[in-house]
Amino acid sequence: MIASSAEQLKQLTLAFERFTRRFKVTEATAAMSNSLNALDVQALLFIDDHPGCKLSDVARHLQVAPTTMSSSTDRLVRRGMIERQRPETNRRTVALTLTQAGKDTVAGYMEGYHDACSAMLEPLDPAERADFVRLTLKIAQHET
Amino acid sequence: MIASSAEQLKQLTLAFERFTRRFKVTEATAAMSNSLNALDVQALLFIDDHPGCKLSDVARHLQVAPTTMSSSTDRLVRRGMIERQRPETNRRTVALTLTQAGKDTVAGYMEGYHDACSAMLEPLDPAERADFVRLTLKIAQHET
DNA sequence: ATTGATAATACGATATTCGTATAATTTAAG
DNA sequence: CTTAAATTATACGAATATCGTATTATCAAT
Repeated sequence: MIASSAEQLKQLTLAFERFTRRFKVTEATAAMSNSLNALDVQALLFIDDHPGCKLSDVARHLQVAPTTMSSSTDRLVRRGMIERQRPETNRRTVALTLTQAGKDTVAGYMEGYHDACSAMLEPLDPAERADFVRLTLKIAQHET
Repeated sequence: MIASSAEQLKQLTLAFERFTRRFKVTEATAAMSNSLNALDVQALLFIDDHPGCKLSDVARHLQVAPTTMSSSTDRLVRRGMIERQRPETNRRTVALTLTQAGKDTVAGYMEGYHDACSAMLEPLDPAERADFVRLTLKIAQHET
C-alpha cells in the first residue's frame, strides 16, 4: 500500500517528534551527570561545531539573551570546559573554544547520541540500514 | 562505495545531532510565542501522547523531580492548557488531560515539526521519500 | 576628535528547579 | 478492623537561571 504524500508527511512528523523527545531525554540524563544545564550543553555542542565563534553567535543560534549566554559562558569557563579569548582583530568580541575537558565532555554526549542511533538502526536489516543512512545523509548535507 | 557499519553509524549520529538541535530551536521559538518554557512544552507533548496519564508518569519520562512537575502542572493549568483530575480508582494520583486550548497549542507545535519535516524531504525524489518514511516508521514503531 | 554603533558584562528583578517536610490516600500486616 | 508502611502529590524555602537595563570597552565613520 502506498500512502499519500500528505499522510506520509504526517506520519514522519509524529516519528520525528518522538525521536527528538527521546534524544532530549538522553541528553538531559547525560547533562545531569556533568551537572550542566540544558543551555550549557547546547552551547558546548555549538562551540564544538564552530570553534572560535563569538559569544553573540552562540546567543543568536540558541535564541537566548546575550546576558544569558554570558552567564552560561561564565559557568562553562569555571568548570574548565571552554576558554574565552579576545581576538586582536576585534577586541570587543570574545572567541570561544573548547578545552580538552570540553572536548571530552562533548565526546561523552556524542556517545549517548551514538547509542541512541545504534538502537534506532536495530529493527532494520542491513540493506535497509544502508538506505536509511544514505537518505539521512542526503538530507543532512542539504541543510548546510 | 559502501561505507562500513561503524562509519555509517558515526555519520548517522552527526546527522541526528544536527536534526535534534534544529528541532529544538524550532521548538524554543514556538514556545516563546506562547511564553511556555521548555519543560512545559515537553509535558504538553507527552500528555497529548498519553491522555489521562499520572503526574508522576510525566515526571519520570522527562527526568525531573515530582515537585518540578507539580509546578509545571500549576503553570499549564493556570494557562488553561491542561486539566487535573482525581480518578475515583486512585485518589492519590492526578490524571492530566489537554484542554481544547492545549490541543490547539500542541497542533501549533506539530505544525512547526511538520514544516521542518517537509523541508527535510525536499532534497529527496519521490521514491526516496517513500523509502525514508517507510524506514522511519519502522524504527518509530519499534520504539513503542 | 567626536559621535554613533557594536559586543560583552554587572547587577537586580523575576521565575524555575529541587530537596525536605507534610497531607491524603491506598495497601499490607497483625 | 486497626495500624503501620508505602505511594502520590503538594507547600515551602533555598539555590540557581534567565532576562532587561545600565555600563564599559572597542571599533567605525564623519
